[in-house]
Amino acid sequence: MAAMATLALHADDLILFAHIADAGSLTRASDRTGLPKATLSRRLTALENRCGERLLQRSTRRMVLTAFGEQMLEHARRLSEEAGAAAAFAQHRQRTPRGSLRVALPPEFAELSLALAVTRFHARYPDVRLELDLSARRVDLVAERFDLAVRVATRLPDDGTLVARRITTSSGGLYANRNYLRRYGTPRTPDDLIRHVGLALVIGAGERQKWLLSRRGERWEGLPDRVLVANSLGLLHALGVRGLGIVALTERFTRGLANRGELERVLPDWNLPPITLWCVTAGRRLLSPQTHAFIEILRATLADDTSRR
Amino acid sequence: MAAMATLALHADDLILFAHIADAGSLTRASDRTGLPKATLSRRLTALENRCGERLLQRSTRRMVLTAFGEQMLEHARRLSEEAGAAAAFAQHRQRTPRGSLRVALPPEFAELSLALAVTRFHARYPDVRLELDLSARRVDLVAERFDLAVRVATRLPDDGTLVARRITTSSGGLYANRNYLRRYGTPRTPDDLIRHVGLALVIGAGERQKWLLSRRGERWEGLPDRVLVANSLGLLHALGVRGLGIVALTERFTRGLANRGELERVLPDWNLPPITLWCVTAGRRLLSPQTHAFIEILRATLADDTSRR
DNA sequence: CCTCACAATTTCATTTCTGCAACAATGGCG
DNA sequence: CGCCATTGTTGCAGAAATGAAATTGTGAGG
Repeated sequence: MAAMATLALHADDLILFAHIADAGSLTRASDRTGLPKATLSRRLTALENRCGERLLQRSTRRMVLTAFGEQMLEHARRLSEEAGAAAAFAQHRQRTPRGSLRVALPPEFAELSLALAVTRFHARYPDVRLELDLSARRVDLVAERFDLAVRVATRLPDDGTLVARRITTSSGGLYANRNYLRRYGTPRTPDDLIRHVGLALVIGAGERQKWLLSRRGERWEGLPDRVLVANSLGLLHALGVRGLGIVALTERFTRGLANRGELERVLPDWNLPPITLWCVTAGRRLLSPQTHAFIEILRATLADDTSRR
Repeated sequence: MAAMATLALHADDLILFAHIADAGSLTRASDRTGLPKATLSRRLTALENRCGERLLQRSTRRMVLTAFGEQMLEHARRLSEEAGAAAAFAQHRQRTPRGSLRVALPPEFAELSLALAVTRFHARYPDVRLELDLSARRVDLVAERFDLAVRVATRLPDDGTLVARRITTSSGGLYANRNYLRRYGTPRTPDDLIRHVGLALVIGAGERQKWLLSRRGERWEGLPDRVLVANSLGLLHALGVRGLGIVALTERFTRGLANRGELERVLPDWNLPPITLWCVTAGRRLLSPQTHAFIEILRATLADDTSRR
């Protein structure tokens, strides 16, 4: 019970030994593995020293397995095989997205072009099991093992270890149904907005955020007297189309979604602060291939929308 | 078919990963493995870099397996298990001789104390399959995978890479049955030997070797006129006991083997050159435990004989 | 909300390992 | 029997890994 000093053999050296034994000589093994024969020689003798016994009885011409080496070779081969399987697995995974992809989406934006991106992703990689989680709460990427979270914000959400990539930025504007405008009048200045009905997006138990309008350095901040808040842009858009009031939308939204002339830009000179779509991941590099693919499709899809549609 | 660059993951790192994942934190893994956590951290990130994807999503407080890591852990665990088995095998083997032991013995001496040594070895290590090869030819240790060869010679047989260990040295003398001496006379000087019958050991197609007698600096060289040669000391001994002539034996032989007064020393002042028993192995260190044990028993047995019997 | 304790990472000097090239050694060939 | 092609080993300079301590970062509790 004295020496429980586990005798840690280096698995790599065992695998090397398997290669050498299979090759039949250090030189051939050197050619196959790409390692210089000096290294092979030294690693092999080191392994033998750790084992306390020779594995290969070798001279410059011959290379004969010891009885011990023969038995050890069984282990070494299994080890080598398993290591190869692991490497192949890693390699294959890197090449072809597979498995599952957990994405957290903001429900208030899910109906946006995200739907198109998801559709494209699924068409392109049908083997990947998509798990889309539309939850209002700010999910914990690590704890809940999300690969990716899509966030929408004006500024970059600096969450410490989390890394955000900008997908696309879209400036916002105010829109209203033209029937609504005809009935209640079209605002000419921001101050005119006060008398109108505002359809505002509020996420969570948010405080009522003001609209921040800007025009070539000019700024205006305020909100209509009557406000209808909801936590779904899709709903607000629908309400705007139905003529309930003036709604703040991004340009992308008005184009990407069905906007068959129902909405008209209000105060076209004045813009809302641009809204950016972010992809948030835990760590910048070493993402799963699925994640990479998803981000790429997201980016392509939205860039597509911006330029051509 | 372009990049067949096998992506050689380091098996040791994978095993380390398994340890870390099982431990649940780098610090605990550090305690278990004895490696500093700095090393664990670096090796893990290196492995992840090679894989191209994270295995463990870790912060200072939590450590969560990635989906990829979970799958990789399967491989890593198998690898770790196999490596452990290999290490255990090597360790166990070093502790307890097992398996087989191939020994080449000189047939002309096999009936000597070697028989006793072999008996003791087998009693002590019954699990070891002994393969005793009594062949007159000088065997190729490496090619025929002998663990050990016992050689008997006056001088050290320097065979290049082979290593010889001296087991014991025994001076030789001339012996004869007392009835023989009574009938044919007891030699008083070496020259008296000429008229006698010599029983001489000749190995192979050897030339007739002379007896080389020495006494305090004096030397005498010659052979009886009538000589009976054989390649077995046992046979010569038996013939000597039966009174066929004067036989050259080692002191050990006359004591170790049953010598119940049948033989008497002839010319007790004159000695034959000492004969040494050698153990020849391929390489000095890293012998199998069986080999070590056999050499040790051989040495103990023969030393035993010399001192106490 | 701020602070603290613990965990992972990084820093830097040291040790170890690598890789090229020269060396030595072995066994087949003429 | 001696030469020589081929193979395993070793020397040395440079590169990489290692280990102890400082640093950074995280999450729970006051």
